[in-house]
Amino acid sequence: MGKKVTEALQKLKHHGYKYTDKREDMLEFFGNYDGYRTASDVQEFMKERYDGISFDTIYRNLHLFHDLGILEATELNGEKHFRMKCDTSKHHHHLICKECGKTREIELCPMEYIEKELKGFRIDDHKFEIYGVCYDCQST
Amino acid sequence: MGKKVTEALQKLKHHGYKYTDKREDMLEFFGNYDGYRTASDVQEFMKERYDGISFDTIYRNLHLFHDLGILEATELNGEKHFRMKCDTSKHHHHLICKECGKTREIELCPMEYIEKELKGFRIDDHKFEIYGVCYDCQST
DNA sequence: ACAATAAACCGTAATTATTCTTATTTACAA
DNA sequence: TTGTAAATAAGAATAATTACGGTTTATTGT
Repeated sequence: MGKKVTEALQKLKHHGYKYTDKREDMLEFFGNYDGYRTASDVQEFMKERYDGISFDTIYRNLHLFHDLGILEATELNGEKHFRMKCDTSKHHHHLICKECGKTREIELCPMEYIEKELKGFRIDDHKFEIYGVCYDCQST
Repeated sequence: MGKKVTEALQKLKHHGYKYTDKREDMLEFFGNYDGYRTASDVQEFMKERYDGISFDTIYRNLHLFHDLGILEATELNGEKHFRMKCDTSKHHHHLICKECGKTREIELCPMEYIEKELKGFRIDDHKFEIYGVCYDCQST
């Protein structure tokens, strides 16, 4: 079991949530992929090993993991996408491949350069994402 | 009738699309608001003057306007948002108020500063948006 | 180990935003 | 003014997501 998965399970326990096989498998699914996946990607993966798994289980756990800061989320093509949260110590943004959902980190954060333009506006959130096709997906 | 609306109607005609009252009113709706609106905002506005207007009409025209470059679009809270296209001569991004959808332009485009990080990645699109609450909406 | 209990889960129905379909109406050109 | 393609209405269909009532399961205290 990967380090991130172990940490995530500890975080669950620490917040009083229960350990279940389904949660472990969902976390493994994300832990083994450096990119964004949709709810239906998760569902496809999960229904191979749990016949008849409910939508509710997928979505409930995705939200739970997101609320606990285990996953990060973005919205793309009208669908929510999730991935394991990157190293939280440095704020960053992503290049996102539209084929495979894999990401590459961008160090630069444009927010640092535009404070002066934001007068009077209360900032709650910001998004800087670049969409395209990664090297691997270009050759297929 | 605003200048942008007139231009948009000319663009429609130029591409062989027909002039209709509904299209004019939809364009007026966007022309009078410097911010993003959803399909249901449009629908609410339109059904006051056209009882029984169809969803299809709203969505079909939104897509048409977008395809012709009359409107620009973004996605927010699982819902598509549209606004009159800003002056196309200078590339820019937006501060978006989550209460009223109004926007303020940001001149800086972070893409200029990160070419070196993009090696091997084919860029199709990018998004730089800041979400929050504008000055007017903070005081209500 | 065993029972109590709160959380997790299933099956399915409901919602929400959006798209599609078919028949009818309308704008506009000949 | 009439023919025709485009636009529309009405409502069904779809896709992603959320909600709900009943059942099962993980965990905690005995």
